[in-house]
Amino acid sequence: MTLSIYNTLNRTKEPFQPLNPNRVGMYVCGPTVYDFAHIGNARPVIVFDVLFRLLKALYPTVVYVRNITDVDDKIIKKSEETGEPIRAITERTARAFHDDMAALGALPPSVEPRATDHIAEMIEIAQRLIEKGYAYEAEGHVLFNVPAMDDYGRLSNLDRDSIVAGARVEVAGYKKDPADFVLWKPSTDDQPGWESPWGRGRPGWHIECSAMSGKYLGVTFDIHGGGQDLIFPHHENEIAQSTCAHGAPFVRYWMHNGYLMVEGEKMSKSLGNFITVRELRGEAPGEAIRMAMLSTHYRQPIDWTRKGLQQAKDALDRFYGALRANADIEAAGSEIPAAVKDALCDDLNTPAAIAAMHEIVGRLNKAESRSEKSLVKGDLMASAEVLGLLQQDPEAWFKWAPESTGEAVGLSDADIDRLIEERKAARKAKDFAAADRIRDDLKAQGIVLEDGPQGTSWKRG
RNA sequence: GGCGCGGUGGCGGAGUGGCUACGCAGCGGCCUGCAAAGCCGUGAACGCCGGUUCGAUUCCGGCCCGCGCCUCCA
Repeated sequence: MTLSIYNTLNRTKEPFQPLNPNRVGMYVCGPTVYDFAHIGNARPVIVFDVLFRLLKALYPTVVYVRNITDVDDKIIKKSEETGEPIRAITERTARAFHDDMAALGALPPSVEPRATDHIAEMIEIAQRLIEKGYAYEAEGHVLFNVPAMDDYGRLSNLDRDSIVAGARVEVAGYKKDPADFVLWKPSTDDQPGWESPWGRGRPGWHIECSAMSGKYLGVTFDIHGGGQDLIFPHHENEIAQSTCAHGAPFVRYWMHNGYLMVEGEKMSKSLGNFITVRELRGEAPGEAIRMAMLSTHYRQPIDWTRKGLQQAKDALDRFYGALRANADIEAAGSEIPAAVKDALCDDLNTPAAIAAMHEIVGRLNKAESRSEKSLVKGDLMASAEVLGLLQQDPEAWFKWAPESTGEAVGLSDADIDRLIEERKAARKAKDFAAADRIRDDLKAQGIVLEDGPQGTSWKRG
């Protein structure tokens, strides 16, 4: 089965045909590093990580570029508010981002360019746009002239008039057209800035993605992803900049993940329901967060709930339980099973792929011979890898404890093992009352015991 | 106002013009000292009203409800 992708540009599912099958290129808009990543930021990272893994399984080379935006007015504002130097903010936040995304099981992209390392490329694009008559200088700004481009608004399905009519911000007087947007803007002495043909200044937001995607993937490349909220204006403006500057098509397949709500409400700072990945990692393993995210198709809206996260964790308990029961079996083969591959090739249908994994887990639990177990375990591990799941040791999974439990409050692993030994002795002596008392005490502290053929194992509920 | 998305069983969530995933929860059974886990079995749904059709949850039209975007929020 060949990969098909829903292309926002044409609003249909299309067979994926890479420009060069030996080198597939994809670009995803990365974070602006001024604060911890929230759960909405995590969605595209996880979704496009699965796509990256799938593409790597299908094609010999995949170049995945995800930028870091380290020059932005929000960063400047943060620095003004806190007094922390800009460079310190961006470095610290980028590190936290990497740490969070790794915890969510996301592979690092092939290239992770920083905006501040590509100012020269941005200036060059702006200059080229001026030369070709698509942009103009005004009061130290360089602006893209929207009416100069024929089919501006195709991706977002907006025409210039409705953009202008819907504008919520007062239009600056130096703009030729109200829809024009900034490529370069002047900086004051206390703002970060770089020398340019238009004086000391800094880039607009959209230009960086055009510069960095062009540098690492070429003027025309295969896939560009991001959240639906970036369709307008960010991606629309990237298209305008890149196609007009290079006179060539830009992106062949545009992919956008759906929105995320929290407990039925839009996540916003004013509602106080802003959830950072950091916070959530204290409540559940990163892999459970990933599982919850992949349990809904990427284009559907997600309502993020505590209950949903718990359900994801329970599902992973079932998967890891099967692995723990077959810990001594070596997985055979590395081919992705057809059901999982077909699901993912159908526009990244991760819920269907997870359903197929449940079926495989059922077969693993039922398998009788070692050779059968080995084959089925191979199917499971290959499926898990492309989804970025089941990448840790089952014992480690079951021993995961929430931060709030803490060492002082909760039982240590050694304490638990000691109590299990005590209970074993009691059971041997047929003192079931004592044995059950130990089990009940542990259960009250969130530790569930399971007696199996190889002895007693435990997990944190 | 313009553009767009969603409404599936108790819950989460795929999908399909007829054979109605998958998981959790429930119920019955096997297993177990008893449990847990696992296995077997089982009930339960497609917002409303029309239309097309032999037949619609699936296609078309209208309506209701929820949500998003319309210059820098993934």
